[in-house]
Amino acid sequence: MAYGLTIGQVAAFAGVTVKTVRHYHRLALVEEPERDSSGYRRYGSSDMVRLVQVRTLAGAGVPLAEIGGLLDAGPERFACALEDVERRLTDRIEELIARRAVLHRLAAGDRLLLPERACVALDRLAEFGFGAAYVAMQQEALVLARALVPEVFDRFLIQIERQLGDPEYVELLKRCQDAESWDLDDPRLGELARALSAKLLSHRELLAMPAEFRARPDAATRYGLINHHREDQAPAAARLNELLEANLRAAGVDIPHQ
Amino acid sequence: MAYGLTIGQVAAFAGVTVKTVRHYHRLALVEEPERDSSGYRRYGSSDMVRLVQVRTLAGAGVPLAEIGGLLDAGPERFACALEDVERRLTDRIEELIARRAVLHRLAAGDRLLLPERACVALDRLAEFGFGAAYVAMQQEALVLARALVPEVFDRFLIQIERQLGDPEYVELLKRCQDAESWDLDDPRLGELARALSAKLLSHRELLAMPAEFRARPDAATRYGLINHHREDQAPAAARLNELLEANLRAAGVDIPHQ
DNA sequence: CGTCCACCCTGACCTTGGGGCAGGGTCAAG
DNA sequence: CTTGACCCTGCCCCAAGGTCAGGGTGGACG
Repeated sequence: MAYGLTIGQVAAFAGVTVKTVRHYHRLALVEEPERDSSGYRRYGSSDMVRLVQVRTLAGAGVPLAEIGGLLDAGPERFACALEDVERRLTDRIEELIARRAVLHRLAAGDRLLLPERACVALDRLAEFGFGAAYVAMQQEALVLARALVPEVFDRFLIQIERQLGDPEYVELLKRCQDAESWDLDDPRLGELARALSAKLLSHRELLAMPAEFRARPDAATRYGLINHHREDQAPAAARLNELLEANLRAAGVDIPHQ
Repeated sequence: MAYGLTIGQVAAFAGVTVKTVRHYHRLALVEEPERDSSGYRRYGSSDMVRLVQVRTLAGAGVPLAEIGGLLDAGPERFACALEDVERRLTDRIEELIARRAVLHRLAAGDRLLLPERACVALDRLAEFGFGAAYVAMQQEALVLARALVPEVFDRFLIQIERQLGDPEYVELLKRCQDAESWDLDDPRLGELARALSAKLLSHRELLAMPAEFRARPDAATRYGLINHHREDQAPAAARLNELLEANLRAAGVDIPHQ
């Protein structure tokens, strides 16, 4: 029986695990004590003191990499460094609080990551009799729009609300939904495209595209992503959109290519 | 030039790094898209939607391991899980705030991890003319005491304050400090031990050891650690302590062994 | 005397959310 | 033809330890 505490004892006294003590040894935060005849580490009170100091700082959130320098430095640098650590901790707390706020908004009103107003618009779509798949697609388009051009998202919503407030436009939208199942060479596609472009051209407020959108780098790519979302799953809708864009371009409207 | 966005583009649009997108692929949070003829990943709008959803949740602090299940579950489980995440986040924030408070106390009054009152006592020691090494040793002993028997630390301090308030006892302490440099067989050691024990026995309030201390598991070990701290560096002090303990035990005081 | 259990040893791999680097292929422009 | 900006895979790295494997020790019990 040798003198000194075993690693399990110092660990228990300091309130850490054995593994943690060994970890501190590897990081040279606490010096390795002498070993007894069977190779066990035997700790004295000085080691305990050091271990308690390290654990106190670590428990307060000081990164282990800094603790060594901190404890071996003078009191003035010690205080200074502590202040620094405290500042960083405050930043982190504020960041977490911001995160929690985001989460809270998500949990409260947002349906799969959209703000309240967008959800209302989507609900109105459903009330108008649009199918779940169609509504889901529009929802995804909104998610895309919000991510790709956040600064015009609000105006985007206003436009959608205007469109939903126009019964004639809603009727046309319903035909668009039906069109998804039509053949690619169905003559109704051309008719519908014509009707849509006529409506849009005579009610330009339904069509306006903000300058900010155009000012963005990759505006065309962003536009394409939002506007041609899911077209791969509905070739007729793609065709319809293509015809519509051609009509609008022919009338002088500037629509990004691709 | 193939259709679809490259990984760099989706990453930029979603506000993450390329590396992060690939990381999400490896965790199966976002499906791997088709590759083009040169093996590049080509992303469509659906991938963008998914990526944005993942990033939004990840940015809010939801662990990546949970995001997959969350997005693929129904809205009710989604909301429920979000609440759970929010709760955990709140816990974490409170923990960090507590840490910051500890840090703040450390930075404010504590000299190398001791509360204000202990620092005052140590300062008084220095004012009484004790050497820096001696004061440092007492300080470490206090750190040890606080770690090993926190619930009696306050009474420990009271006792020290009492001792410092007794000029006769302070004089004896000073001789103890001097004694560190004496020879092991110096007859003054025995005299000093006798004087100390006489003083303590006639002023029991300087000596009392709380019942809580004794009630602790490993009380003897804890006592030894605190009381024999640094004795390895001052053999004469060890000898002095040994003599003192013998005197006290002979007078019926119960002192833990080892 | 043997056996059991708790403790100790080292070393290697796992976690989170990616970052960085090596080594090599591809694309578009000058 | 070269250059620079992308892309590919695969490997190792961070903090702060946790966990597991495989083996040695110490003290208590029968």
